[in-house]
Amino acid sequence: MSRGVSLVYPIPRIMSTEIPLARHLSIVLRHHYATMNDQLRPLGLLVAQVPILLRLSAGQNLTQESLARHFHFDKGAVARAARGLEEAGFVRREVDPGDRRAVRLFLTSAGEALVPEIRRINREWEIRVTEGLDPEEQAAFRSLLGRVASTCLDGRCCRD
Amino acid sequence: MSRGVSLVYPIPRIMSTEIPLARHLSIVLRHHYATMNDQLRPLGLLVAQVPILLRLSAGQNLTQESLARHFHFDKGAVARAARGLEEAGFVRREVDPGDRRAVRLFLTSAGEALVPEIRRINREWEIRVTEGLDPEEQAAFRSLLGRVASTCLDGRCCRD
DNA sequence: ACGCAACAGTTGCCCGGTCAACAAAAAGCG
DNA sequence: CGCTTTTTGTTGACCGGGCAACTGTTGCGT
Repeated sequence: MSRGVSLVYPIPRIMSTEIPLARHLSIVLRHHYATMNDQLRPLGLLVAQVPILLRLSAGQNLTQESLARHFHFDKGAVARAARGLEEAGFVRREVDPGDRRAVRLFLTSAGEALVPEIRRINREWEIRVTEGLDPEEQAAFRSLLGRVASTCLDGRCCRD
Repeated sequence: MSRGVSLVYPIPRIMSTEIPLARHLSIVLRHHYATMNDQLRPLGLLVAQVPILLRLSAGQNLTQESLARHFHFDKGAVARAARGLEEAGFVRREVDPGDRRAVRLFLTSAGEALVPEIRRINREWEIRVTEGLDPEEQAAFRSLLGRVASTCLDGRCCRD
């Protein structure tokens, strides 16, 4: 595979028309869960909690609802992740005084202290699984995947 | 975006460095489950059973173990999918006479009758989610994803 | 002020998939 | 042949994430 993106793509060893696209997606995603959780568990975390934790490190005092919207997560998923983070002592949850329906999240000092390590672990996984691609291919993969994901989100209204 | 694969990729609306790669994978994969199951349920099927069913349509009398190996599925997942297919009347399970540990799977006539429709539904989903990509981009995406998945499978031995 | 619709969060349940433990059968070895 | 190791399938538990139902709160229209 020469430098840059070629119009001719080699067929990877496990790639065939009989292995569905979704299966490949699942293989990668499951690898993510397993690999990440192996490293996160000793820290008292699970992978579902990582996006919330990292998002809060970039700016606190966010409602669960805004996090759900940001990551395109189901509200229930965010609630559970936030609860887990609270129970582990990494996040403080406070009812919004101006809107008693809303819960606002803040990192504790224990949570803050964890952020560099979680960032490293997170980044490390992405580097590892894309290490077989050159930089342009990596960018291409990210972009194409993002566009497919975008179509899925747009397609939600067409599912009925 | 001109025809063919360009070295410059547009940034999709939801694409940003703060949305992790894994989240995009999950968005697509969850869309797959939801969309497929919406259509499969009225037929008495679930998406987890589709690979098994379609593989059997290409050649029957396969052991569960060979199916697990082929799709890189966990044995338990295949056993459960096969069981579901049997209970729905689409598959017959028989203990291998030459190796009493092994279970061999055969499509019933009801199962055979279902295959064209399942193929259509399956193919339709892939077409839909990649419709925002031109043919070269689709090929690129498939190839890149396959290579990433391949790395994950190869990387399994490095997880310890 | 009141009633209704919309919203934020909680919780139950479901699904897809994995790891692990286990039992039974087969293979391998001395 | 007997014993040990490996193999195939089963099943429990766990995890990530979605949908749906529900509760309490807020916003909106009359």
